[in-house]
Amino acid sequence: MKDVASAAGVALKTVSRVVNGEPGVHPATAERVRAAIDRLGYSRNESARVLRRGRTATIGLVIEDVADPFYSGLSRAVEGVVIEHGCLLLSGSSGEEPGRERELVETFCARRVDGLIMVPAGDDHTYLRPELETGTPVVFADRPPGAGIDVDTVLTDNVGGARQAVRHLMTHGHRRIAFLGDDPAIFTASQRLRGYREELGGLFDGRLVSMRPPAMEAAREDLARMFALDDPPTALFTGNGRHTVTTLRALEGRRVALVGFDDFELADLLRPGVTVVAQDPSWMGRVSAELLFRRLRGDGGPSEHLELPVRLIPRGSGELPPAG
Amino acid sequence: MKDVASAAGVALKTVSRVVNGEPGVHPATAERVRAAIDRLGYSRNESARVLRRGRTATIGLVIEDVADPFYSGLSRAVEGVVIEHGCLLLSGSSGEEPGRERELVETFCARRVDGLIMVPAGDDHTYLRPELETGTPVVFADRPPGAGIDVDTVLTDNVGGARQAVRHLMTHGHRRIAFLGDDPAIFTASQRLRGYREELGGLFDGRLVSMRPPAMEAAREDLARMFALDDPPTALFTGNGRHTVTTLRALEGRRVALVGFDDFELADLLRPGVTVVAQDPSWMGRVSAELLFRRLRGDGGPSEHLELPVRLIPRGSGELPPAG
DNA sequence: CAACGCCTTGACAACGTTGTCTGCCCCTGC
DNA sequence: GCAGGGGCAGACAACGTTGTCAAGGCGTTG
Repeated sequence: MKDVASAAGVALKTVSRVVNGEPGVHPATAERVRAAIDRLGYSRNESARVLRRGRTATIGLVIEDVADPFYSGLSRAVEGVVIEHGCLLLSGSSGEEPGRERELVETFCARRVDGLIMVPAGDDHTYLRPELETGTPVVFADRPPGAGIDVDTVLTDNVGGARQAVRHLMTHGHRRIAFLGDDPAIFTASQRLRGYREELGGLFDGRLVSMRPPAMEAAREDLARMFALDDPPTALFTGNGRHTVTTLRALEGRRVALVGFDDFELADLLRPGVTVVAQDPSWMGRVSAELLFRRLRGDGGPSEHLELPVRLIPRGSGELPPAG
Repeated sequence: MKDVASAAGVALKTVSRVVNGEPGVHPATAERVRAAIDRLGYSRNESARVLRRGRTATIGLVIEDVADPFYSGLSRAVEGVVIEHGCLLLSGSSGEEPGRERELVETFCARRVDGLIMVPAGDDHTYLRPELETGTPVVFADRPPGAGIDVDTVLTDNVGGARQAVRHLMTHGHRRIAFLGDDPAIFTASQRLRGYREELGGLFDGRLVSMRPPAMEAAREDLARMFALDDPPTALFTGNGRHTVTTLRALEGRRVALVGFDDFELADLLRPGVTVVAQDPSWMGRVSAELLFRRLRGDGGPSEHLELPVRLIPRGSGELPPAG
């Protein structure tokens, strides 16, 4: 900018004014400055600007894994809203590790992001306190913050969705419905288990429940164990997209009724089509981001706790009758 | 930092030294400073640091769409390498619009990213000149830069992959092989068309080629037109993951031999399984990012132009014989 | 006992912006 | 002719760091 100023024969401040489109610069002068800018290929140093003004126009996003379609859909939606507001997105994947989550958040805060959207991996977020006190808004998406932290939260109706899935299977005559979900330490997994259990009531049988990270071998073992029971399951409810896929693979073509939590591409192309309880990741992303920007615009109301509804999409697998 | 300094009763610079782990601070003093830091909840202002040191420890990534599994896989890999090097990732989706691509790149440059990895949407990258001259390394991934710009590039062997796909179908007795690909303005699409054409040689028939953005209606129309020919195709070669999926949907269960470019989750679960020519997006991401960091470490050699091999994965659909 | 050198600490400038304040010029109106 | 005001331009400080250099204290050595 200094170079531009001397090239155009004006003061630093005048260049600054032109660059920022501030009024009070003679058109001819402005033109001369612009010419100098083009000639020198000058581009404003955002870091200095940030330092001076205090706002970074950057939003931080912490998710579990960009490569997971649920989170990449969410990312895309957040990115859209962020760009609309003239900001940029810093993003990082926690890989489901609380330590990594915290590192990312702290790095983002050191870079003074204006706001933070996070899908937490851990359950202690007291480390956010100092940041919250300085007024940085934070929105939790998909999973709530740990005890003692009260901020805007956007969740899915996990309990209701699970109940709906189980009810759907029961309507189709099933009484022995297994649940294959993720580690119950993960909020969504435990909520879905709760819905499953609530809806089953007296039909609940712990032997039909498997809760661990999605992996082929685990799914195969657990299914084998369940099918070896005297009273094996006639239907399966899978707790998230990854589990649905590993379970389908482990089934190796065996026809069992199945409803999965989370929609996924190609669910309609499988035979039978896979019935799912669909969340809308982009909706969640959009809602979270808009909530964040509302806070950035100064909305100081009490923290919001939204729960987005799910939609059951019947495609065939969930309507199979119990096998004789 | 000023507050910490006065709280600990030392000079600003001493705090700076402690924060940066520089030698030459008495352990006791360092301890006092650290205590003050904890007490005040201080965290270093990265913007000021960046301004002073000139390095932002930030890498910019421009892709086409985070929500596309190919790019989200690539993103994840890039992120991994970037984090390993203690940097952060700024990312944005161009949505296949050259204008958006340019905006993103310019915004990233204004923020003084240390390096840039991009999947270009447009074909004029002369606007990168000033940035390249200041020494910012740029790596193009998946598609090469436009004329006049010579930088590190990591591509897939598109021509070879297409030839391999077509050869595979020919080996299984097909002579009428259709190609459904993307707009030939997109580099990968035109390369794959080229490979398809080269391998077919005299068997090439323009009526069996459809090149437009993936969309259900388009696919349906084009397939209907091709199948209405006196000499309809007995096999299809689809030009990327999205086209493979829309084509499969448009086929509505009709059994036609098919090989797709790009692997996708669940390709093995469909019946028949979908034979694909698989690229490895994370490999591409990792290679691109490592190339970038090699440059950042000062490697000033001539620009590299890598072409990653593909792998044909037979799963059934590509081995179907021509329908009687 | 003086000279030297190491260890620790601090003062100060600089990074590239922007906000504030001041000053100049010219025009208008009395 | 002069006071007042609006339009334009510039000087200067400040944002929060870090690099450079200098200074003070203390132990070691000749």
